[in-house]
Amino acid sequence: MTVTRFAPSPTGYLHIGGLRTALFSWLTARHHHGRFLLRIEDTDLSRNSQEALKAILEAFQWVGLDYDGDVVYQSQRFDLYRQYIDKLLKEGKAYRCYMSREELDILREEQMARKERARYDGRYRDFTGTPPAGVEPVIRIKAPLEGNIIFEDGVKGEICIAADEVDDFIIARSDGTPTYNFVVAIDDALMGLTEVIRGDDHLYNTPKQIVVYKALGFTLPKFYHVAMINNEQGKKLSKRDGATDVMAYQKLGFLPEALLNFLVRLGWSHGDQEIFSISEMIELFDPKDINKSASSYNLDKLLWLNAHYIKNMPNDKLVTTLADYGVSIEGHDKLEMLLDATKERGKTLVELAAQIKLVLDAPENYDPKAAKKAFKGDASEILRSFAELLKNWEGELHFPAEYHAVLEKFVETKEVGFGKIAQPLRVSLLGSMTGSGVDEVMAIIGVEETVHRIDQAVFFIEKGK
RNA sequence: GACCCUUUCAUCUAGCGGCCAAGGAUGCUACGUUUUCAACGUAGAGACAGAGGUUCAAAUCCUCUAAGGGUCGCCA
Repeated sequence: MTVTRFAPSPTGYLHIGGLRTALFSWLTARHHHGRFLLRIEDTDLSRNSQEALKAILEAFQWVGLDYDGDVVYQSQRFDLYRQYIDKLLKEGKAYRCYMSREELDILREEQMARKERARYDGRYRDFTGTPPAGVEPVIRIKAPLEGNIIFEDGVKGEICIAADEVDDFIIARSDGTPTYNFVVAIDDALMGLTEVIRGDDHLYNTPKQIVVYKALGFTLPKFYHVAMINNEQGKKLSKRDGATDVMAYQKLGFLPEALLNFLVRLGWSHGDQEIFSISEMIELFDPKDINKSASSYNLDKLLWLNAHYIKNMPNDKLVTTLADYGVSIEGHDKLEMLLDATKERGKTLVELAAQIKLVLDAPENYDPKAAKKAFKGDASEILRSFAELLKNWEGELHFPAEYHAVLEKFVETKEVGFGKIAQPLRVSLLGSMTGSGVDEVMAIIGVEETVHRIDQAVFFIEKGK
């Protein structure tokens, strides 16, 4: 059975790059009807944060990623790790190192000065003498001294690293707590992971973890190292590039399905297909199709996807979602019309909410440019007589086409061009030159409100004369 | 600096030696549609990092160069 996991350390919010690797892992598990596990990497007791954990879980819930079983906390498994440390110590596969931090710093500086890769020199590897007093030892694992550590990466192909590049790294701190590379290998093995999908910043951890697997006799999972997501300029994604926190996307008015669709196409593809529903992703995703190279974040494409998902969202679902963005239109008698008239005008839910308010609420002021252009000449007379005409139809008009017919009749009898009434009317209704069609707006707000807005505009024009 | 990884339009990508004078998508530019904007439709501009091989044939294989990135913690 396929088992994958997401293993964040609770040090902050869920990053968009983290969400992508989580998504890749989740899709792999769901594709094979396997298990997707969540494990919290909190071995560094001083850096844990409950807040961060909550944020991660909240983000998972928002985008709809579910996990199987209980969340595993490494901080609750120290006894288990201790047993493996003792085992390695007993078998001579690990040893106590009495080198102080200061000595280690000096060693590293020397190596860097010699332009070498900094690493532990193994001085306590075969130490049998009397340990120096006053030093709490760390425990180091014995890494192979020669040969290569080779593994097949599902994304990058064969990775070969010389054994002497991997030092006898620390598996337990001097306070006895175990370290990352040690516990990751143990947990991945014990939790039955078959595929480990993670960012390629972990590529160099893999040989270290392989040392642990070998020492403990565990079987290796398949590793996939996914390249990073860069910003639009191709540089490392940072907070300055805008939203990196997954939950920020909710506030900005993005739909989770759009965000997921965007992320799945960053570093993965299936022919020319751009739009993937969740079930299509599950059906089509295969980690072997993940790209080797880094990709860049592209807001325009995310916006396009978001607009696509907004346009295609059923109206009843849209109503509920919109409630979180300050628009409560549940039960509105022209709901369908309202949404159909505005849906295509917002790339985000925030924009859509604004569009809806524009239709629903009479303009509080008029865009100066629009007013200047549309409220000139005999605009007020035209508007006034159109309002008069419209009043005759009170209670009889329901659909945009019916309002349109009245407009047509008006221009016909007045012998004026369509724009002569349409433009001033638009500005009267919306306060702006752009926006939903006037026929639709009138149909949504009805004759009474239309007349009211026209009166308001006429008052505004007269006042300005 | 050492080690490892990467390199197709501005961006996401297709491409697995002949189907490629390189396809799709976003963005951009026109045009159409529309009372306006948007949406939509049609068209257009736009790339194999460079140099050498291998081969009848290379975006695809090999080598080098260049540029980007990652890693070098008693962090994860």
